[in-house]
Amino acid sequence: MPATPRHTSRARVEAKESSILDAAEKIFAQVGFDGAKVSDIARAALVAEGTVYLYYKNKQDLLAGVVGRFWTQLTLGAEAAIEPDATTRAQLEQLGRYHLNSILEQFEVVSLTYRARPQQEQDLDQVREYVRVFDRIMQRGVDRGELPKNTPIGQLRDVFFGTLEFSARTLKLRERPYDHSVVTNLLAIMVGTSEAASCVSKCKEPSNSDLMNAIKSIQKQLKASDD
Amino acid sequence: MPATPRHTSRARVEAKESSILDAAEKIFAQVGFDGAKVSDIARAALVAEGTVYLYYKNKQDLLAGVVGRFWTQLTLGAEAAIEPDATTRAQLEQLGRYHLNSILEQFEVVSLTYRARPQQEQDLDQVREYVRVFDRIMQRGVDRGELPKNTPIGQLRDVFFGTLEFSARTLKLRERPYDHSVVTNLLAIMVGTSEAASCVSKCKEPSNSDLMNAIKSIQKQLKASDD
DNA sequence: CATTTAAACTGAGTCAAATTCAGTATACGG
DNA sequence: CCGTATACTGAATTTGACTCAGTTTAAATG
Repeated sequence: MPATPRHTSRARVEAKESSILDAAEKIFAQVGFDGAKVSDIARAALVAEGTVYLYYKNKQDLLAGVVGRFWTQLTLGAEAAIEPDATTRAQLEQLGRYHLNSILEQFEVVSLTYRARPQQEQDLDQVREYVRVFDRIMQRGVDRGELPKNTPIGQLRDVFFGTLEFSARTLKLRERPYDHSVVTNLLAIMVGTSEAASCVSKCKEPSNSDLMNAIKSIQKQLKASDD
Repeated sequence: MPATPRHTSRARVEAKESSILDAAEKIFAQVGFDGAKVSDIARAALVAEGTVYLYYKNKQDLLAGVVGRFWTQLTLGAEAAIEPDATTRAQLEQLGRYHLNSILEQFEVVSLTYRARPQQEQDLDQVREYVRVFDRIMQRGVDRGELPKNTPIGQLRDVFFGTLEFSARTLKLRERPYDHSVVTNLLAIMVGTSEAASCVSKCKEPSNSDLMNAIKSIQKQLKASDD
């Protein structure tokens, strides 16, 4: 979006762009999208109002920039938060903890995401990229044999992120801090407790993982659907 | 919000108010909140622009009116969709079907909900009222002995509505219609499949319901939390 | 260095749309 | 019918996003 600089240090231009994003994020988070005046954002970024429009087509586009950066950084953080060699269940717990923590801490920015969406389409790109972290964990679980071959990853993704997001809202509403039991319970129902799963395995055929049985029982209910 | 009419037929005033709401809902759904002009809404409602402001303080307040009415009607519909004498599981399935169907059909209005929220606080009242339908089903399940005494209703509520809302977004994104397997799977993981539950009951102590065991195993994971 | 010139920046001006309000129409009580 | 409170109107005001003609900056050139 910034006109490609040829005669100027790219670094300086990028610094300015990110200072505009910083200012925008701060003010959007403070007073919301409608409450924020572009002139205030410009002032906070130590830049003239017109300059903002050199970097972003309009206010919506600026919002998309803020939101996009947030999800991109969330993706990086998530990848860092996950131990590559842990079990699938452990990785899901790590992602769950990281996700719930992050969206609680940056609740306002997450809320802004809903203001960015309806616009065009590709606003969601960074969000899609983020949820792929979940997909990769699950896919690797399948590949490793920790999950059944036909695990409904797409549906479980909606359970995972949907539950965490609504739980975050509930916690915010009640002004409660991060509560790890939310993640624990979510995993328990998504993937079974180790006790429940091992009980199932005593009743039916054996399997090489706690997760396997829990997921298989869900799949009996499955009809069509899903990637 | 409409100045209480004393000398005028309340019915006529209410008719006008709801015709403004109808017009607003239609236009908001069509072009979004930002795209909608109050003047267009007024024209569609066969009313002068200033009249809109006699009924609603501002455009945001008008949006809150549209969104509030939607959730109120959703609550009525949900109560009608649930057979009072069905089992808890059947009632949850009825509510899930109704909810997913409704938010798919009126996706645009549901999205508007997120535009109304950040404002003040009491915008959420009708939404809170709606989720109580779920709470009542669960509570009755507990009272009837179909669910354990300490069922974490609040957390399961977030699982239920969070999953359904995210599933609806996924379906919309892929331009797919209502898919009942979403509801079935959700219930399977929230409350266990009947096979899985009965298997568990064979392994451990007997109980008077399919749900009982599934929920109990979740609760082993529970720490503090919840209403 | 002085000069050229393209990029980067500025902020006063434009304009669309939300909100207000002085004035008009309507309907009810007496 | 009149008086008056209520409902309504739409032109005028205000607000704030966005534009653009002009200014500043700094890389490139001789």
